[in-house]
Amino acid sequence: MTATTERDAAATDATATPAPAVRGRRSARAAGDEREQAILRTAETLLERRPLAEISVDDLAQGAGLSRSAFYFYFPSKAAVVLMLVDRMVEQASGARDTALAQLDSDPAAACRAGIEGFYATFGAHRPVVRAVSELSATNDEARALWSQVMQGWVEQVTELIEAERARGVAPNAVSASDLATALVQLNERVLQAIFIEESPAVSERAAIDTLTHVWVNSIYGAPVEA
Amino acid sequence: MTATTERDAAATDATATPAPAVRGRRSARAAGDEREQAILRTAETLLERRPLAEISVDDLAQGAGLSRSAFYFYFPSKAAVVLMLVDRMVEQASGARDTALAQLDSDPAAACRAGIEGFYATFGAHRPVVRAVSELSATNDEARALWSQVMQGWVEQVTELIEAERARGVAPNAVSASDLATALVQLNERVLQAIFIEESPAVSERAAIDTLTHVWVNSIYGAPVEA
DNA sequence: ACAGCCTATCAACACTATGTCGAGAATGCT
DNA sequence: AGCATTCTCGACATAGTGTTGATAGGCTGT
Repeated sequence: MTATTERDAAATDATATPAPAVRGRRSARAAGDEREQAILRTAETLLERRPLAEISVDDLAQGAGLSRSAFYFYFPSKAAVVLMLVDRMVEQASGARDTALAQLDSDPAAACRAGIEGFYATFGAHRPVVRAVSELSATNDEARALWSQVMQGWVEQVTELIEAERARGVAPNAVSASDLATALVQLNERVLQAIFIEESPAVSERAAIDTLTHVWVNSIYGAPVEA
Repeated sequence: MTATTERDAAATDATATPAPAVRGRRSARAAGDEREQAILRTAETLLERRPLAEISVDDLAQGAGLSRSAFYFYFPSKAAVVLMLVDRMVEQASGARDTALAQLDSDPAAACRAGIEGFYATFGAHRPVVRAVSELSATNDEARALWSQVMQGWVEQVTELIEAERARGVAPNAVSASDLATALVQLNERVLQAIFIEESPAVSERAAIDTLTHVWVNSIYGAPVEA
């Protein structure tokens, strides 16, 4: 009840204020904390087998050993569970991103490769969660907002990298740095997603990093295209 | 009923055989043909205002002036309506793609730009439909299969273009042509989608074509990255 | 020890949406 | 007229979501 109210409030202004909303219940130190973890674990397990749409609140509850209505004591909805999984993944990964791209001013190609490998490692380690959030984003505003925020973080890092290289005179002043950064980040997002989801036209997983690095390096350091 | 059976058969082997399935009813020359169009029109109209998830079969039926159950005489589900819209869009657009990319062997950059503009024009002209199919793909296998097929068509065209340029000696033999083509097509897909859906990190619409062309030209004609 | 307050659980309910069935109009053909 | 096809709808069955109110058990302060 309390959790629900709090959750809804957070959801309502999620688009406006990307506040660090508390996903599940709030205090409650007691043993029921374990139940919450059980639900999360169940969700992650089930997501390895089937898409989110085919997992009901009932499945989650039963998997964690409680009744459907007890589920609602811990989470206000199925979506909140996924959001919490994403939160955990993002938190764990955001550090990796900053270190990966910020360093390595020496070798340009290596810096790009490091960034791409970071991206790949981060999301590749949690494929079911990535799958779920992309599925959820189709219908859920908060999921979209959260994912946008994550991508925005990458875009900013890459924009800085490009601008730094241009300032150093190593990269030509072609298209807008932030537009280019956005495009490259979205390239990674889409290409890796296709691989993780095992879509039909997809870059071969072995060649993925090389292919992406090739595109990144050439578009960052390559000459502007004369119109 | 007949329509349903036929539809299901088409859905089952959609992944295997990309047969030109008949989406709605089959024969029925009569005046009810108009109703089918009315449903499609309603769908397109409603999709301009709100996401597919917020449109019910009832909305579609009422919009077309019939009862919910009468809807099921024309389409087996909401998804089938969207699929039919996509079919129409794809059919109308597939010609444009072939001509756009196949010609223009003279100027490399111009060829790329033409392809990208074709992509942009094709999907930009039907934003609600693109939005809907991407939303539907999250849960519907047939939508995913259909979209894959469309993208596969583009990938093949682009692969040929790259290989032709390499054969001419104008483009270096870097990463696999088909992997590169896949990455570039997915780049377009993602970047343009972000623009159409008005996502938060998105390339500015004005600069989109320039940015994409920059990336395409540099990764097709740019030197291989030394590992 | 017992009153009171949390945490936790659930059965029962209300609601929404989907898809199915069979009964029947409306239309047109012979 | 008789009959078939095309079309329409009310009524039903099902599945899922989220809410409510009753209740059980533990811990705390007095």
